[in-house]
Amino acid sequence: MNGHAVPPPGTQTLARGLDVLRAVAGGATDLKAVCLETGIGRSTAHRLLQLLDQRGYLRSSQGVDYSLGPTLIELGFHALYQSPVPTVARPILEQLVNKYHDTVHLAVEDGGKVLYVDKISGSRGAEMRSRAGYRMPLSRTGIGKALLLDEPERWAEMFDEDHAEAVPAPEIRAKFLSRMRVYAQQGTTLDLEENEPGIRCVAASVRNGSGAIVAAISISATNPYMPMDRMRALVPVMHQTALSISKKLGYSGTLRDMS
Amino acid sequence: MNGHAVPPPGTQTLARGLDVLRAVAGGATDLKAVCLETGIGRSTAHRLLQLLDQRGYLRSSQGVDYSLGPTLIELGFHALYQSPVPTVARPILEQLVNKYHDTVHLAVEDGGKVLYVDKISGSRGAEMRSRAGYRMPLSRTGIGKALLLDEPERWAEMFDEDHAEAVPAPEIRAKFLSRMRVYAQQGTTLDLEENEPGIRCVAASVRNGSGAIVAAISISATNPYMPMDRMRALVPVMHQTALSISKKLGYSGTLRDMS
DNA sequence: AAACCTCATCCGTAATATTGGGATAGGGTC
DNA sequence: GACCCTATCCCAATATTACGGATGAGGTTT
Repeated sequence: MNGHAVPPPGTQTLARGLDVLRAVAGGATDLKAVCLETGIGRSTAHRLLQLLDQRGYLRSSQGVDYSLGPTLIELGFHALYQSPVPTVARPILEQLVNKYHDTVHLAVEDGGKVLYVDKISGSRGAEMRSRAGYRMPLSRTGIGKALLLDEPERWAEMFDEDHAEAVPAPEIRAKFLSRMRVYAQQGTTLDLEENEPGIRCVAASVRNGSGAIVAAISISATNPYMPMDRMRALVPVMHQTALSISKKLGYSGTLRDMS
Repeated sequence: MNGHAVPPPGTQTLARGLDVLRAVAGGATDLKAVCLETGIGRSTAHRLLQLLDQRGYLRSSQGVDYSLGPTLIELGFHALYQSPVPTVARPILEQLVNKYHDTVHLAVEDGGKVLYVDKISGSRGAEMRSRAGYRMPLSRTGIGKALLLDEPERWAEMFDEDHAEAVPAPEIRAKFLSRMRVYAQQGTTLDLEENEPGIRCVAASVRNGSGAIVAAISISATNPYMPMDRMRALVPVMHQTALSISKKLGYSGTLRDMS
């Protein structure tokens, strides 16, 4: 049930401690649940919980009802700020929201998934369920596809990974790949309700000083607010917005360092 | 150099792993620095770094130049959302900023410190250095004092702790304590440039369904924007704002469960 | 251009820290 | 009041970790 690649030898205790953290994040609130989820013995799990609690990685009321702790909040924001991307993108994305009134996201890739890093809700339409810190499939979201534009060799792999549950018809897969080629040329992508029925978005890639894709931005709305012609109109807007963020990150043109 | 209370037995490896995380958060970017900071051996530290990197708690470019990783971002936001406070407070705080144009903070207490949980920058004055995820002394900030209002027995202790470097005159300490008594009665506190010269703020306590203080809010600005009469005018405003957040958390009146 | 230095990475064994079952204690429920 | 479930503590067997040294790569100085 626990799909960790290869627990490197010599760190079993740390690995188990991190498993405990994951278990609590996944909703385990007491010792028994943590044991079941992780497969660790009562006694051992209890000891790990104790330390994590003491250090603030977990919070508990006298040993029961565990939840993620304030230290994770501290380190999480610290991690966020160690990258310049969220900071430089923020004001630019706020302008975008003010002008177009739809919800805007900033995301990076992590471990084969989209990781939302910032979200600014638009002033109209339904509130989206997404939040900073959430993960989504790469190949099923506009913002995820924008993160993949430089790596054609991963397109098929990611598509298959994200459609493992219900394998689609081969022509769907072919259409995805051919669309990706078009998206790659224009530097922007579309999401036509692939991930969430009724939700459409336009996304674009953000690059750093060496030309590598380090993030992506998207603007999303429910389909009444996102007819095709509006999406087409937003393509150059998102492209320009992403470019201005990229430039603040030192992106100078079209160089793409592959060394 | 490492001031951890008592590393509980049976979890040395996990404790060291967390120390490594702290070291990286503190600016250690390579193996040597981590070793120096934590006192762990080269080989051992390397192994821990490897696992933390693999699990996304750290990010590295082929083993050098470590920084905090995306998993911490994920878990950090997760920790944030496990409490209802930031979510219910957000829209109310946004209204506050729109009306008064100064910077607003939301904070909780953690480990004897203020932990900022949200920040909305005002539209005027200098940008404040604070950020969500940062820590500050309890006794030297308005928002920290608001977190302490229910616990008179900790006032002196916290004051002494936060002034250990340069011990102030006894009358300063006495004045602090007498002001705290006044603040406790009105449910709001002031910060008269005690922590940051030139920065003043008005803060108020947020309570949950059982009447316990679970958070605090503050509005801050540089002193030209915060003359005494404006501060006085903001006291009832902050009190009401905090109360409306408290009510959304189930706070029903004045009960204060001390069981 | 070659030698030198520093750093990350890997390995093997000695020794240590960890494991997990069982016993204890504290709450809550029937 | 008895019972059941849970968290907590303890201890000996054991598997795990720690650490010094060897290897290799990268960069700098002579």
